[in-house]
Amino acid sequence: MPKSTFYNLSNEKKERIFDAALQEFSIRTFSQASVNQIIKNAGIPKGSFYQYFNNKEDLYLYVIEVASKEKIELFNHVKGMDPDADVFEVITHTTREFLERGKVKPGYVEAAMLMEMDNSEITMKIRKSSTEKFVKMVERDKERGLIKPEVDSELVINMISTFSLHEYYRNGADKERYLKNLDDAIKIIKEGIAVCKD
Amino acid sequence: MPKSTFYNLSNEKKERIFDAALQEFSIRTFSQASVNQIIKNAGIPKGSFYQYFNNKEDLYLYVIEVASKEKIELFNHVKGMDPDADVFEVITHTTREFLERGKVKPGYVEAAMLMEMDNSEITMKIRKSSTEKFVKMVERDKERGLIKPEVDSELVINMISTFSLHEYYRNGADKERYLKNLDDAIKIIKEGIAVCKD
DNA sequence: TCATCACATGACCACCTGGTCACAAATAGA
DNA sequence: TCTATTTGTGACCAGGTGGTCATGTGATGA
Repeated sequence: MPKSTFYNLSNEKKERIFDAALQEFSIRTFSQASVNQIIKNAGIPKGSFYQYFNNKEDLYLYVIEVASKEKIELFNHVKGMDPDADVFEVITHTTREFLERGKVKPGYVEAAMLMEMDNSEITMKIRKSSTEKFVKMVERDKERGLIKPEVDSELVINMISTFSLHEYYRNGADKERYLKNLDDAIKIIKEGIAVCKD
Repeated sequence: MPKSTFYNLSNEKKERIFDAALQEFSIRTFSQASVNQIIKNAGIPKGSFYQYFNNKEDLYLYVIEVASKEKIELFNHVKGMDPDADVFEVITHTTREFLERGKVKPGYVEAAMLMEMDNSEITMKIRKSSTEKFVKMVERDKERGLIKPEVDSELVINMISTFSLHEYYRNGADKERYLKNLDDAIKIIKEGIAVCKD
């Protein structure tokens, strides 16, 4: 965790540092990300950086923590959502909200996606906590008779999130195409592609 | 491409270098992989390395090329395969063959997976050529009346391959669990998870 | 006014990176 | 045997990395 000196900083400076870090972590993975680049973007001397953070990982974890808290917050406050909506509707709706947030905060979505790629213990934990809400919704939909009871709820969510991640990555700037493919994929998972035999 | 000096090398030495590279690229992405580490593992001096290859990328592309050729070869010669099998059966069968190959050649599967992560132009191209066979099989299954004609064939294959990749990564050494999850995912894609309304 | 203390700063460090190059050794041809 | 050409070799280079630290600065309180 950051040192007390960091928290004592003005909000403006804190934000400047955070944004610079977010930007760097949105284009490079942890090991590739450069502290020198971050301090240059933030406009602070190197010495100051190490007065605020113990090391690069310290900053990384901080960024992850803040960003994922925001993400979870976002997931919990999906506006204008029908309370009776099924998992699929909630996921597509949330994804759209998520992308909107990225328009305001540059690097926001990209960093979150890159972190998903990362398979370190911390990110695994965070990933788990952010997906469990959806897993529970699958369970609920099973009880409501919308989803076959024998399917593995976590597997379903994993399928959607891994696809979502990759698709976002591959389509880059073309958000519309990404959303369309995600919708299609979800539809497939929901209904399958096999011709009905009944 | 490697220089002529490399191809003039004895098979033993060529293989030693290739294996060392494969090992390195199986645990680190291109940018993280270290030439120094590779030459140390291969037991050749630095000067020699640059007499064989123009640079790190040159070696990387060579490894990709050889490995992907092997992979495609493997995909085209699935032994003991029912010619009437549908895409799903072929995919699961091929995946198993692929994992078997990894048991003989250490780092083989891992490197292939890491390259899938890589979104550079070359790997994109290779990925496309290795998936198109499966895409065509989906099309064939559509004609056979096994798959709904309106679904996007490429999307289906993408869904499976991205999930496969991630699942392999997350489950690490537990190949059995990986294969089970892959089977389950494919079943979901095939049949869907929604309760039938008809 | 002086001492204390938190913070600011950038030169500096050891280390590692991909890549070069002058030279040594070997090989081949005459 | 002499020459020409190819191949082997590791010291070396510039540049980047994460991280340190002595010193400077400015505020606070006595």
